[in-house]
Amino acid sequence: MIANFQEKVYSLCKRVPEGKVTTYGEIAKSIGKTGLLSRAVGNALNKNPYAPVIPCHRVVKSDGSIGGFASGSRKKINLLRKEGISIKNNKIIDFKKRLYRLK
DNA sequence: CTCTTGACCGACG
DNA sequence: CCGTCGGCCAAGA
Repeated sequence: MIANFQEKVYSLCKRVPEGKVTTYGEIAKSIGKTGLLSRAVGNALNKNPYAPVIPCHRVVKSDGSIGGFASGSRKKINLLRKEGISIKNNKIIDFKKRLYRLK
């Protein structure tokens, strides 16, 4: 059973094109709340039943850091680098330019 | 229903 | 830049 809340999160994740990233906060905003909702967003993605289907590795924290990843943050960085995103010191380079705004 | 935990965010010092 | 505090969403026990 998939909650409506999770459906929204997954839908927004799928919206993000390759080579771009989004933040938990942006997703939360698109749903209607901010900050606090982002915690629930991460929580939902953590249990992500669509792990290989949803590009959840394109979702990062608001300050451009990687944040966390169920399979390990290093794995996430590797995937992002493969898509052409440069990462340094656990932070995304040109994060603002890489940030894809949902809305 | 109550309590805890979490892949978070923003503000303050 | 880094540590700390408040916030009050969602899901599981």
